[in-house]
Amino acid sequence: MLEQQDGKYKQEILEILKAKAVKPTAVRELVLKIFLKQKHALTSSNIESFMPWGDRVTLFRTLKTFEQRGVIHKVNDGSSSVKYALCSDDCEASSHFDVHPHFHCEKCGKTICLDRQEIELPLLPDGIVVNDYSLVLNGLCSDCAKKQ
Amino acid sequence: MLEQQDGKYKQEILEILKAKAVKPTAVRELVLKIFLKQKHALTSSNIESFMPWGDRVTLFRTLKTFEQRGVIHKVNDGSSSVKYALCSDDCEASSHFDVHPHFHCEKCGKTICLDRQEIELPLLPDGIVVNDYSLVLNGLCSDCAKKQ
DNA sequence: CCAAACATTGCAACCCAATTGCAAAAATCC
DNA sequence: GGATTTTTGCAATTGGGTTGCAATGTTTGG
Repeated sequence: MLEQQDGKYKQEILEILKAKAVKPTAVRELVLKIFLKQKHALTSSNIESFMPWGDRVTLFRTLKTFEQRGVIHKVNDGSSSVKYALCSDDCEASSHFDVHPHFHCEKCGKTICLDRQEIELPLLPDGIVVNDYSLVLNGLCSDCAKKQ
Repeated sequence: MLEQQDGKYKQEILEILKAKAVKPTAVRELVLKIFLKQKHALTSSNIESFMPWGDRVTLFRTLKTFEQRGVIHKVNDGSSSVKYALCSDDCEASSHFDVHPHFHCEKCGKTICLDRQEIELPLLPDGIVVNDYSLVLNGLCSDCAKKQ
């Protein structure tokens, strides 16, 4: 029955994996389902705690595969533990830069992806070439701000 | 003789420690000297490799003390290992936010602090409160760009 | 100047996230 | 069906960071 109520993800999962040329296996579908359900960025142990079965090592290898193929990307929100978030469709496997800003809630620790948009880059010393950037905003998410 | 040629740092080191109310000890002077010499952000193992003597644990405690007193600040450049950089003078112990942007060289891994400046923040969903931000630019430093 | 109190240091041991080697199990390919 | 490749799970290892504790160094008060 769990299989049934989660069925709505099944098709989306298979589409994503197919689009990113990742063979669908049980573990991969499980991990991807967790990402689709939880909407925000997750640490590896976050993901592990959502997994009813499966090995930690397999999870790490799955994350690595997903990252290489552009299914997910690393998010560094300053919280000393790397998180992962689903890539948007325009995220290509070959050269996918993590070019959208992230928001990190200081209270609940949640990290969410913000829409990609142009930002004005700071002035730089001569000779430096910038390829991409990572911008993390820190503060309170709407839920935590309400409770203040 | 090593003591002699490094003597020029000695006074600066003592001034910084005094200004930040950190008692000068041999290890602290050593670690601070390393920061002054290497100008860019360093990981704990970077620092360790520059230390001719001294214990790993003591180094960690020194970094913690330095961070609490506003001598150094954490830098998260996306390279999955936390780095530390010297604070500028206006960095106060009590509430020092890491509000200047950093540049991270993708080739040599070096991370440098950029001047603080106002940036335009991206549009945000309703209800979110932003306290500070962290901006890391990725690319090639002037040395690595030259060699391309 | 000495002793009690406190701060700093070094060592051993430990914790945890992440990785590696390797063999079992699955899927794929003639 | 049998060989090959891919994926998975387990055991063991690495490496960064931390903790407990005893030894040293420093400060302070008499």
